[in-house]
Amino acid sequence: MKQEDLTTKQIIIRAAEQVFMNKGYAAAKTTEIARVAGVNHAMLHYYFRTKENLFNMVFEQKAGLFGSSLSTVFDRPLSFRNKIRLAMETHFDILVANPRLPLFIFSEIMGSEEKREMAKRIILPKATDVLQKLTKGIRKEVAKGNIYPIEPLDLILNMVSVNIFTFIAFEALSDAIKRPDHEMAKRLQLRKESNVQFILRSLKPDK
Amino acid sequence: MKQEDLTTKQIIIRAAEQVFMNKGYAAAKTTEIARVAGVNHAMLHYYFRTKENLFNMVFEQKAGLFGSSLSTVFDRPLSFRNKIRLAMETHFDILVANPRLPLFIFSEIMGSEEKREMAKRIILPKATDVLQKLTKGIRKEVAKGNIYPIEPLDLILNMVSVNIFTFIAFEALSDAIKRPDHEMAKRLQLRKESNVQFILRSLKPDK
DNA sequence: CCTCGCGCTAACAATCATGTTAAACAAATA
DNA sequence: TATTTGTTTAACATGATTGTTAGCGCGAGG
Repeated sequence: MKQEDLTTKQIIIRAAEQVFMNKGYAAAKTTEIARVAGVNHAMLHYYFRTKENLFNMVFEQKAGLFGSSLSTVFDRPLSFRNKIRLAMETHFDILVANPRLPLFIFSEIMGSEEKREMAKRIILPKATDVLQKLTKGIRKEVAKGNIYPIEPLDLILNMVSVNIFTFIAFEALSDAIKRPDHEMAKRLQLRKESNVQFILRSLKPDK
Repeated sequence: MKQEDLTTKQIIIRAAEQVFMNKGYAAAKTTEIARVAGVNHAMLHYYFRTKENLFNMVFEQKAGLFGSSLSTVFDRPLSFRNKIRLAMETHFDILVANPRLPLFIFSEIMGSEEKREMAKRIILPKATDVLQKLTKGIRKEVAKGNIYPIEPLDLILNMVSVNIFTFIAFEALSDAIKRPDHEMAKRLQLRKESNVQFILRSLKPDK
């Protein structure tokens, strides 16, 4: 089934994803990726020639995903508050499915100029796009006196901050003995709503 | 002067700090640390025996610093709002002086169970301490109807989130060509105040 | 002046990780 | 069946990295 259908190349990429996401580029060993994939390690070089090529394939995909998590649809026919809510919830849900994603991206761009440029190239366009839309939305609402006149960049940073940090903290604190999934899930849902409320409350106008 | 007074051991530790903080454990090479320190690389092994010993020395110190950044003094005779403000500002200022600190800690605990335990051992006590104090403070204020009844853990996570993420974003976006320091500093001061205001606004009671 | 111990160096050892290659194999095609 | 093509394997080559060790130099204390 399914698994069997995957080509060797795809199997390797999946294994690479797993290992790179868990250990980072430098600590990951090509031999381990091969072992996880269940193939001879020469196959990695046959298909990708170098560890770095293989990594870049994974990294670009993950950077894209990270970018998508930001670029929420702001064009829906919703009130501003509900747009914010939807954006926060969508972002949060993507992180639920990819809890190690932000830390992975950040760790990698920390030590390498090239990877930083790669990530910027992929992520920045989406970020600036959503920033523009948000800016328009804020202007309108401020004009109507509905929200506090916050800087768009500050708002977006705050939105992603609280969501992302939720998962960094959970990762960091997660014991070897993981809690049952449904309890974890419930806790995350609470935190999601808390984050939304937090952002929305901070937006209320002064008087 | 100063530099000359340092023992070889101290020189090595400083160099190790620099290299480990920039590249992370796995990507850092002992030979590079030796080169940066300007000593024969056998000295590293003479004083610390292994790369891991040397790293742990650095890591424990940095984890301690990270912990301190959280455990702000909540015993000052200040209003609750001003305690929050002071905590945020102190935390932020420590990060100004150590912008790569959070990402360094997070990256390292991401891939290694041992390091995660190490960090928890050092950081958790301080975190729980400040959490307790914060909990008391919140209870009182909520009773008086001064603030929204937020979960203490949520509040503290939000406080550190926005501060820490400021620096992660700045690190990530920082160009090879750095802006002049004073401009950077001004920008950071603005963001600091924005963060404080953001947290304080979110605490205002509903009606 | 001797020597003891400490800091230090150069050279070496051992391991490990990445990457290559030649040949085996298997499936499709003539 | 023979050939071709793409895939896979084992075995090897290379280089990098961590760690060791034998001995040198030099200052302190006898």
